[in-house]
Amino acid sequence: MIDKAEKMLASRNVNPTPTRVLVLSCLLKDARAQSLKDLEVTLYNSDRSSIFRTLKTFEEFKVVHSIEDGSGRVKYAVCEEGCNCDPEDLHYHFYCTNCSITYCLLDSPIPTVKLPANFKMSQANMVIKGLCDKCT
Amino acid sequence: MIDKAEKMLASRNVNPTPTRVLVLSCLLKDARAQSLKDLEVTLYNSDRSSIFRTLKTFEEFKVVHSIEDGSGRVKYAVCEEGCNCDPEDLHYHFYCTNCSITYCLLDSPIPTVKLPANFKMSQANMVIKGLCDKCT
DNA sequence: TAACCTTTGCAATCAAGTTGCAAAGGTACA
DNA sequence: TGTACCTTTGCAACTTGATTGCAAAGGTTA
Repeated sequence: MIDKAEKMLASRNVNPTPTRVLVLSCLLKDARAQSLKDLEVTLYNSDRSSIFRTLKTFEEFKVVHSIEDGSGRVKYAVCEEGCNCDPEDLHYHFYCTNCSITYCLLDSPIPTVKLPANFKMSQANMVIKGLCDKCT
Repeated sequence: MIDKAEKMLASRNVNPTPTRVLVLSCLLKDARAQSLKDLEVTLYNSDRSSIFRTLKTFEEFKVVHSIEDGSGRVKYAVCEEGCNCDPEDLHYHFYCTNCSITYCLLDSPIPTVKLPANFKMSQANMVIKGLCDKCT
């Protein structure tokens, strides 16, 4: 996982500092999107602001994408290989209102939505809420 | 507008206090979704917490729906007549990253998204981001 | 070693959301 | 008319997540 993280950072031209490798391997370990708080708890040796800035850097270099799932905490999930966070790279997310876990629904690319004249789409934040399989 | 607000509150069984009528007519006046802050500025005679609780009441009685557009402020928009905020009543929203205005795209109902086995959808928060016609 | 840039840790700050509590307003009924 | 009661409002305080300033630590280069 550490290995994979290092390779990923290299491919995105992000300086692989220990903190960054740690944060990224933590995100890679689990399929679910994680909040700053989640990471803070797991990586209790690292400082919150360091993790925060790491995530910002990751976002900037398209290592992760952020999801506002309505929980009040922004969550982060690792981007797929080749992702540029362009509209065609976007997918739906599922937020379980019971266990608060947010999943990336990678099998469901978002459709083309008819926009009013002269509206230009550049990003999207799509969250479906309900109960996941463990909570039904 | 005041008249329309009163009728709407009556139809949703919400006690039409002056504050509530004021808040609702303010929301009805403009097509765009408004945040607590927006309303606070417009209705400078009313208290923030009163507006806040009014919005919570409105949400509970399906007078308005809330949208998390990623601006960091939850926005509120008046529900269509007959809306129950069920999945079939949901629509996409458009958030302009330049002027921060959030629009309801009422012409685009959200499609059925294929969920993993045993996942149950109950709500959704769909936000498309980009530039609106005034900002392109 | 010195100069320099990047990254980190700590502490402080900001902003949105939320709540406790007492006062105000309204209604019903003796 | 007065009293009890419930709802709504206004004020102030608090909670929490996000963000920033700044100095120290680490690493690189000349």
